[in-house]
Amino acid sequence: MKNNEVADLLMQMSLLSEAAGEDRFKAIAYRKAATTVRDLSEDIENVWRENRLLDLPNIGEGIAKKIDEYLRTGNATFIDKLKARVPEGALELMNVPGVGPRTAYKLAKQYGVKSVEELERDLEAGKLTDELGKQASTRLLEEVRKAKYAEKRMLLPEAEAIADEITRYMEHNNIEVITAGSLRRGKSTVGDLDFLSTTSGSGDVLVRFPGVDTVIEHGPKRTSVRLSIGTQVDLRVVEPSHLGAAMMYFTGSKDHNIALRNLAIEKKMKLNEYGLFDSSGNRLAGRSEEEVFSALGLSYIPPELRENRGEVEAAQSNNIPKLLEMKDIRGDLQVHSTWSDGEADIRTMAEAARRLGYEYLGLTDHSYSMRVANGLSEDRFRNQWKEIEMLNDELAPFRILKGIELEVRGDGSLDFERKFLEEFDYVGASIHQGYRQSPDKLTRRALEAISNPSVDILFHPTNRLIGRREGHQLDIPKLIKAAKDNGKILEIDGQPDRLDLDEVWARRAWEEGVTLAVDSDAHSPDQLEFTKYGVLVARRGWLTSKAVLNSQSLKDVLKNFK
DNA sequence: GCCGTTTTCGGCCCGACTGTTTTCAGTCG
Repeated sequence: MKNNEVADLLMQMSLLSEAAGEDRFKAIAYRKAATTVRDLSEDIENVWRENRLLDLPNIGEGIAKKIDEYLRTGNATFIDKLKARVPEGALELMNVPGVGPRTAYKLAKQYGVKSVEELERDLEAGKLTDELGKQASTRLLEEVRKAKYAEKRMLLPEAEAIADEITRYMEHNNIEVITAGSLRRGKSTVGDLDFLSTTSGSGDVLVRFPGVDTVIEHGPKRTSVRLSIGTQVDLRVVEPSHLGAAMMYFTGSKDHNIALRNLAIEKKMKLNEYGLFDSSGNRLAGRSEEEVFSALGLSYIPPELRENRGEVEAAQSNNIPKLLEMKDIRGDLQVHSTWSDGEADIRTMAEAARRLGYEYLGLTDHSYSMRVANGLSEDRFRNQWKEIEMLNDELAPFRILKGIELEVRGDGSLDFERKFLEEFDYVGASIHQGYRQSPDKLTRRALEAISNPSVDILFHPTNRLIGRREGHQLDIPKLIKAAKDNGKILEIDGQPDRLDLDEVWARRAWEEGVTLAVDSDAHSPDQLEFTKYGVLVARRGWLTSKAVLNSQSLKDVLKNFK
């Protein structure tokens, strides 16, 4: 499946177009097309084969032709052609904060600056001072020096920890802040941290936060700082009466905001961070988000859905689903103990699960070919079951389920025979091994596992590790169809660096009638809470409690496993 | 480059902050 490849290509076109000094709306058009392809929940090659490229939003004749060339020939001559018009170095220079397309183009074209390194040298030597001005070049030099430590997106727990620290610091100074941005939307990775405050002067407090390295800008309404760990923090100060509109603006996403503002324009109104206004400038709403949505003729859109993926249309027809909540979760179906690679014994894990209010815990230690994880043989599983049965007598009505994380081996075979597998309460299959195999082979293995009568759930289907390893390039629509045809469950793994399936595919799966499981994949009692990150993915995938197996009672879950 | 319940041409979200900036372009969120 080449969705990500095509999206990357279009994104590259967007950047090149900027760096070539073209009309900026061209770059915006490429970026929008890239988003369309990235958010697509079907195989772009299918769309192309069926001549439906032009049916996709933001893809017209020009871009369709380029996608066609790439998928037909594997070449992208349009990239090379555009590259030839970009002055050498301009693309790289745009990575420096404060350097946009205009400055990059000028630096590269007029002053022959060919790289960030050269820019640093020239600035230090004072070569560009006359052209750029003294303050600008000093400031730029600072940015260049930091640009080397290119900031990376954070996983959710890290982002939450930093946001908490800042929130506590502000509170300590009697300032209440509200978290907005991608963290509020529950996005799986977070770049910047965004806060709102209704206390004037709170920017002055933020710039004194001990973790601040640089003040990027500091005005009465907006303050931006960079922490020494590289994270950018933005604070917006607003009047209490503007808070709702400001929260919407600062929560984003950008594309969602644009969609809302365009809707306002259609209705002869104007939406900005101060409120919703009619054509004569009278304010119609703004104090709360609910008020603004309502005045726009929309039902409330939860932050997790604000990605311009159809939520505005759904809110217009009152079709926003009641999203899954943490309190709907009644058990966990992927958990490990010291029997394989977990850090705590079964009793400790079970007691922790009970404290979370769960009714059941699916214990899924690894099968034996997962040697690095101390995978269990048939004999060891039988011994484990004795311990489980003893604990179940003691902890009833709480129930520990006899599960397994069954390895799908490199050749597609399973670790155990069907007869033995039938003795488990349920079987989850995983593909860890052989991830360098071709996409076709990996897809075949996954399909075999899913259609195997012994298997109930496919755990973390793509096996991605965010920031470290891209997932298997599986044909996921095929996988979803196989799950549907065989009545199997697909998992959303809650480990913060997995979150697999992701929201786009989880949504597609449920639309196709496939039930999902939202698990923690915990290897310690604390990690049972990772389920909350899985719930965020589920919410971002438009899932209701009905879509999720482990929001059902123990009895119903067991019925599902037959 | 895309798009159209006023448009096939002329728009494309809207506003804060910075700078050698006295009316605005560039950048960013």
